[in-house]
Amino acid sequence: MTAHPEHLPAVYQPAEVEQRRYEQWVAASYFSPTAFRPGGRGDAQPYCIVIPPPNVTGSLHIGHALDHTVQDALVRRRRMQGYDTLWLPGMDHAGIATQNVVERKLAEEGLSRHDLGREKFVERVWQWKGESGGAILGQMRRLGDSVDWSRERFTMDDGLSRAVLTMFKRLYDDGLIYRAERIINWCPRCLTALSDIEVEHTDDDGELVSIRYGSGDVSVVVATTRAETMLGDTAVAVHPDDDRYRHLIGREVELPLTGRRVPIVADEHVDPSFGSGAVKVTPAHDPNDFEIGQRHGLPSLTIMDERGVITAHGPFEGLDRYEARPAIVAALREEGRIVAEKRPYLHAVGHCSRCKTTVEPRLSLQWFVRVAPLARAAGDAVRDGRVRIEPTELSKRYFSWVDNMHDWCISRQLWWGHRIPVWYGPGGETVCVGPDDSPPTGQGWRQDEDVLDTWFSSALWPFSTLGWPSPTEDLARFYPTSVLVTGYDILFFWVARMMMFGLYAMDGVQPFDVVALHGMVRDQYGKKMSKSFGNVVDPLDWIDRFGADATRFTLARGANPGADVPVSEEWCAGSRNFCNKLWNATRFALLNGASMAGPLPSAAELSTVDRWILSRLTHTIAEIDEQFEAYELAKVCDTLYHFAWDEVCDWYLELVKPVLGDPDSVDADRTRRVLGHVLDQLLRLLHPIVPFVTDELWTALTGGESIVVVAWPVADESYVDDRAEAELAALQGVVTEVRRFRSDQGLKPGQRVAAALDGLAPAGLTAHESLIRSLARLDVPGAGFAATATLALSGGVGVQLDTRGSIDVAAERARLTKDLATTEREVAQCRAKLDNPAFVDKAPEQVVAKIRVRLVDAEADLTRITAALAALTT
RNA sequence: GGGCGCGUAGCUCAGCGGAAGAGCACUCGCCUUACAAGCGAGGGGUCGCUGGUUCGAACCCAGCCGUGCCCACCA
Repeated sequence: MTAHPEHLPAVYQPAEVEQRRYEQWVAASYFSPTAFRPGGRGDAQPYCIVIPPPNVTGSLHIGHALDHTVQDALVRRRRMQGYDTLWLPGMDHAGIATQNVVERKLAEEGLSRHDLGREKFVERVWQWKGESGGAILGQMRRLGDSVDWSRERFTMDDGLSRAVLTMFKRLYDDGLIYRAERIINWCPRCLTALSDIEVEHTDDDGELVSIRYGSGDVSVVVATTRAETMLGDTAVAVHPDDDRYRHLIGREVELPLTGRRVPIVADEHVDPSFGSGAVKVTPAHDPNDFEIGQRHGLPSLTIMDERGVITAHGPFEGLDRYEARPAIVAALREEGRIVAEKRPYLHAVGHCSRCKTTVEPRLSLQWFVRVAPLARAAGDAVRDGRVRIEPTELSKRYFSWVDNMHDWCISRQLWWGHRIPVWYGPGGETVCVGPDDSPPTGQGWRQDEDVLDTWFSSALWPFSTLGWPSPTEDLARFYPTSVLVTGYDILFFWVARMMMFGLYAMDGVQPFDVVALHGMVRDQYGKKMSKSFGNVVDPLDWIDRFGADATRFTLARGANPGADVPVSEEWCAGSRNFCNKLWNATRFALLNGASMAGPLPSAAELSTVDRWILSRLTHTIAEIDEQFEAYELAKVCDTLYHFAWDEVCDWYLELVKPVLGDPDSVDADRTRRVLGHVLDQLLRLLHPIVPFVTDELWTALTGGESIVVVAWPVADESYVDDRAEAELAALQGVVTEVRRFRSDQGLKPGQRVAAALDGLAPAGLTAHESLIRSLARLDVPGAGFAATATLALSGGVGVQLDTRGSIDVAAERARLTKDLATTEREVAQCRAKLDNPAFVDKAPEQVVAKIRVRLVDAEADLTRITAALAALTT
């Protein structure tokens, strides 16, 4: 009857298990599209998950580990349920991040991109991308991702380029892409335009200086935090209804330093209550001023180049913007123009999200996507329920963004990216080149120098990876994809854009049905992980020390929808301990002949203990399914943790020991079958979260090929057994009470104590006397039995113990006194409720009944404890 | 300046209208024949504050206080 314990070493070694399992999976072509796919495509339901591209740092970030843990868990479960599953993996970072990283590497060699030239630079990025990409994919595999890596692709391969060209052309032809001179966010360090969301605002210390413009009757005071821009002023604006300035509207005022005369205009935008009520207008360097300039036909004077160096004539030419500011303030002061200075002055300043350089609003010619119709569709898809955002609270954030979006600046002055497919002819012609067109040739034609924003191509992800624009089988089968799992931090960057482009390109069909958002990984104190704070976790380090399973369990255990995920090394060690517990439980089962042979006996044939655990298992399966469907990974982990540890290990295995150890037991074989079944099902339920160890244990237990391919457990209602659950609850109560007594009395756990039990029948425990004796280590009273202590337990069970000597009366009195206090409080609470006519009248019947029962029980306990205390003192 | 969220045991968090919970940490006792990466027992909380609704509030409402995040072109 002994199974095959040789398959399980005595000590759980995560690294060995994971290595062995991984090799097994690879050997079985686990990562190929068709491997382990049950059913085949014909009848299976498709399930497709979109996974975010990993970033380009070349190392596995803990955030990716979280993403992949959650995604992989969802896919593994679906696969076990018989779905035809597909991941959409890949790497798509054609943006500033990649360019920055490579530029930094070049700088280490003393080179700049300009030394290489565009062609060579792009080549260089490709080479580096291949290296870091390969590295990161290798690292991800260690997490046990069930990604179909055979479909690996990198950006800017032919397929994606084709998709980008197609999309651009379509939008262009629909009039949704246009080129215009606008104020955009400009990073003077990256030397490129940025979209609104690539700008981070922080409250920074600055200065607010008030400057007097003009003199005599035409004189106004304006305030500014960017004094240097006054060189580019082309007007002063006041509110049309402002009586202080009404007489000046239409007149001209002299600009200090330059001596230029600029008009005073009236504009509704000006807030008369702020400062002096007059505003300097610099159309080329401020978005508001640009608007005002448009409304009043003002010229735009650019006074700064792309690096933030002043280009205006005069003594300030060639100064950096930060040098120019104090220089200009000083010059104004000398002329007596400064009427007030406020320093420090806290105000919001925009920074480049990549390099933190202060962003400079800059007038320039850029490409834009007209987002209004796209954004409306993206909002409606969520509003009308076609796309569900989990958790729903986050959809408010989504709406507020999608409903108030500015046109999207998509051109970047970088070299790494998809180049804008527009050609300019010698006669001023503009041609947008589609994927099947050849670019115009001939003298004077040139392509636009700019490349597209990373998120332009990323927004195509859910369908470009399926082959779009070609009408592929994958596209037909897997679009719309089932779920997108990602952090809420890229709700705007990525999710909303996939929505806009997906709906547009796929004729109104949403890119995914569900967006499951999780939070950021935090440390154990809820702090953000940052390099400077030194609390960054390297997932590979945890994988080495605790195992990929433990790392995954730790991450999944914190993954509540939309909430941040705190992790710490201790918790990861705890997860490893949990895996170890599973290991040992399975070893126990194997050593005790747990069996998978034949059908599971029906409930009627089983002992109460077996029926109890099967009933608990059934409830657990149902609960887990519910939690998975709600993307509540943290609860899945919690439920399984407690079922496995508390119910299976701490109680079921202990309850089953006497049966399995008894050669005469009639139940033993059926129990072995149940034991095998419970572990089998438990391992299946855990497999999505901790794939390696469950596969190792499951194959050892069952001799099967791999747990990866077996069916997901289904709750069998016929095993629900309330009576067995009630009996076991009573049993647990008695055992725990006796243990408490023993502990309080200082009885060694190993010391067996003779005891007589009575009053078992009413609690339904008659049949379980031997189990109670076994768990509480109570011997059957023999000759010379003399009870030295009497325990009267709730439910009317009595235990007389022969402790072979006097008991510790003080300890016992303390214990009973405490119980008495608890019970008295209980009685008082119940009475108070029942004595309140309003409660009895208005509360639901069952609630009142419940309180009545509680009162009866509590009163019985009260009598019992009082008697015991009295007996103790005599 | 708007919007969202959170304040429950030392720490991180569940619970969201009918007896205050988990993990870790802590105390005590144990190498009890799967597991010391373990077993058994225990201590610890007027559920941020103040009012209100209700027979009943950690849970619903209002106002405060504290805290975090997102959005924002107030010079």
